[in-house]
Amino acid sequence: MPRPISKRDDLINAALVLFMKKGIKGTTTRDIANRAGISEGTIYRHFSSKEELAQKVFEDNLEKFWRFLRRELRNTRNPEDMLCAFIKGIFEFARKHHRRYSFIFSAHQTELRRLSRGKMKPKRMLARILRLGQAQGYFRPMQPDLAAAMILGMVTQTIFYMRNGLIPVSYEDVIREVAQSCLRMIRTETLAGS
Amino acid sequence: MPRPISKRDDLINAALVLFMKKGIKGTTTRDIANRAGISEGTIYRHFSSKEELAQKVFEDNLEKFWRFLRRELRNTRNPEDMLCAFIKGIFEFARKHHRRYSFIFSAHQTELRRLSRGKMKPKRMLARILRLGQAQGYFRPMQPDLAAAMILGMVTQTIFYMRNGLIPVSYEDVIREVAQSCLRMIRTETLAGS
Amino acid sequence: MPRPISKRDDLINAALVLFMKKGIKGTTTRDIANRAGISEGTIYRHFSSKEELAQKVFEDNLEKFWRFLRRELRNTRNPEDMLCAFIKGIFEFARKHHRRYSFIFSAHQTELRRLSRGKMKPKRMLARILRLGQAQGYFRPMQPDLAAAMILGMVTQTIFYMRNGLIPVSYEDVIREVAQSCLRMIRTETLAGS
Amino acid sequence: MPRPISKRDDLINAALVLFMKKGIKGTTTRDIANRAGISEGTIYRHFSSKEELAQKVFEDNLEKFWRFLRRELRNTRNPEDMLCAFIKGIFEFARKHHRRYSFIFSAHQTELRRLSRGKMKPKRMLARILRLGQAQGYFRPMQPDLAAAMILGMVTQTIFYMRNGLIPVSYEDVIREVAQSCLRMIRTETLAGS
DNA sequence: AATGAATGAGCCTTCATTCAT
DNA sequence: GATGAATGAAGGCTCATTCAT
Repeated sequence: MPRPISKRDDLINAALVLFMKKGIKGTTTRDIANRAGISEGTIYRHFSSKEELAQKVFEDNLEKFWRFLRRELRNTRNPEDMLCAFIKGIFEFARKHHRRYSFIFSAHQTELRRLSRGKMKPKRMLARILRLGQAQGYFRPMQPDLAAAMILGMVTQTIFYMRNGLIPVSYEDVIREVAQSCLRMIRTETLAGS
Repeated sequence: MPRPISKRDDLINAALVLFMKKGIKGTTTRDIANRAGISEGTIYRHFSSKEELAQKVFEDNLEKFWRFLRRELRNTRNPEDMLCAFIKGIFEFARKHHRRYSFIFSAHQTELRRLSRGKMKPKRMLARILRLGQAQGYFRPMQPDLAAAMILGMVTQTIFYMRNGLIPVSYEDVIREVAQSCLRMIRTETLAGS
Repeated sequence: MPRPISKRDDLINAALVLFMKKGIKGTTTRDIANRAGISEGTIYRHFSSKEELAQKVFEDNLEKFWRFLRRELRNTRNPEDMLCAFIKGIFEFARKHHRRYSFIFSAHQTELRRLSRGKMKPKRMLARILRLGQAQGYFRPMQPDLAAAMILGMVTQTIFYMRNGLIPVSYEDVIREVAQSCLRMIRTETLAGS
Repeated sequence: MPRPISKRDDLINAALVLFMKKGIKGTTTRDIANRAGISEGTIYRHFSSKEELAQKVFEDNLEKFWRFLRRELRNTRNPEDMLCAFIKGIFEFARKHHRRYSFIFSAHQTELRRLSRGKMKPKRMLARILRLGQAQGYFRPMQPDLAAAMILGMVTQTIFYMRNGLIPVSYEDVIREVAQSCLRMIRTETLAGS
């Protein structure tokens, strides 16, 4: 078995690029096969349908995103650091693996909606960080899921506009500003003056 | 204007519902014609193609969204009030016209990307409010487009999760919390203690 | 409505010819469309699938066969005459509409088996004739369904071999011989010497 | 010979079962390989194509049928006994090896028509019996091929309906009745009263 | 203007066959 | 000899678009 999982990965990679470029419905199996350098029929040796392929692409990317985030958070203990690392992690992932990032945050909102239920581990991770910070007095009391949604939205929307050239600020400054804004939003009152 | 004059509006409404339910590619012209109560061929008397119809649906909704927001902001002068009205306006529009809202904020990100360039007036409106607030000393200095992106993301992501039942907070509390978090994020330092 | 059912009939006729020539599975929708002088898509305006088309072809032929047989039996009262008319009717139908006949008696045995359950009215008609003849003393006592099966088999197998040139006897003689053999087989004993 | 030496027989047996269940066209080489416990490619080491396999299946079954019939007729001399043994032989073969029987008498009529020309030895055997019986005065004069066709039809059709539960008569009675009916049909007149 | 039957390009999927291992 | 991944030619079916009525 020289390259046991290679063809499958070629397929997933080719599909990712095309799904992002033209949507899932807009991508044909022929497109995918051509880009992966295989024949159409071979797709069905690895996946039972185009739909399953799309689902696997999504899961594959989510998994990679998830592992990336966990690595970013490895050496943080302080809830504030954790939050900053989380935010920075998303920005970094989006920069290094933009297609993966983009697929996770756009495809699943329309064509794969039914497949992504309950799979957004990152959002749950964020809520956990917030709860921890609240318990330790770093963050003010607010519903953690609500706060998580807001923070996630801040980050992803900023990335979206940044990618489209609509935010005339350097990459590093954007990350710093987003992280600070975030803390400003959720820090406990008494810390505001510090 | 209870019922539109022409079939054109029937078409746009029928298309909106279906585009949201099944995506643009996933919706057939037959579906649209059936729901609009006309025949397939008639679609092409009003629009040159399905693609143009989709574009017109998007513009139509964006226009309605835009008018709705302007109405919400009519009697505000204070930048903080304007910002709160803006935020509340989006929430209200999303509640009252969820399909329109949803189409604007999700469909265009994938299937209509090329059609929505530079048409997001609301985001420009938000940036203007921020600039105004900064000039009058209400808001701390930050790049207005960046702040606008963050605020827009906070709001839209919150609405998305709320619709999916992932935020266990009452509608009114969510709006209040989002607005306050927003102010907390962008207010000048000296106001923090107030 | 100049020719309201014409296309549908063209389709059924084209399909019949091809199904007989190459089997149902062996016939492509493209073949059918070409022969019917229409485009492939048009098939699906009249039938929801190739399978449904095949079923309708079968039912259509069975219905025509059934009507043909009833007409042949119209002016018979005597059970023996009825039986002879029945046998002659099958031969005649096979000669005049051989493709229809052939489809009824061969296709349904393999590819359409599940569709023809309980639809073989002719066999039930034959059993009824036999029962009547037994009640009136013309035919000897035997299980009518068994006798019907035997007679049907005699006739259809003979037609099959005749079509293939394996029976060197004139058409009229074959019919006469089959009918007489049949009577000989089922007549009551006392009639044997006549 | 409990287990065949080679995979070839495994293949033929697997193919037979599947061809009967789903037709030749309806059976895939993968199905066959799976059921035979070999890999797809191996089929082509034994047969040059699926079509050849099907043909060999047919010939194999016909050969077994033929040998079975000859064995049944071994100890008969009297033409009437031979005929009865012949009829009984078909019923027995159909009962003991129904799939083989069924394949011979149904598959070849549609999907294998071109392959079965002139191979129906049993029918020729039957004609020979009839000629012999006529020469010895047992059977009345009739064209032997025609008589053979009728008898074969009687038997096969009866078996077909019996298998489908449409003939409410015991197996033994059916055989007896068919044999007697047959004799009644072809015996010379003078024997009718006996 | 409106209709809806017809079109035909193209889609996803299947499967007999091949061939490197 | 056997394997099973890969092939690629169809196959059944869909659907945006056209056009005679």
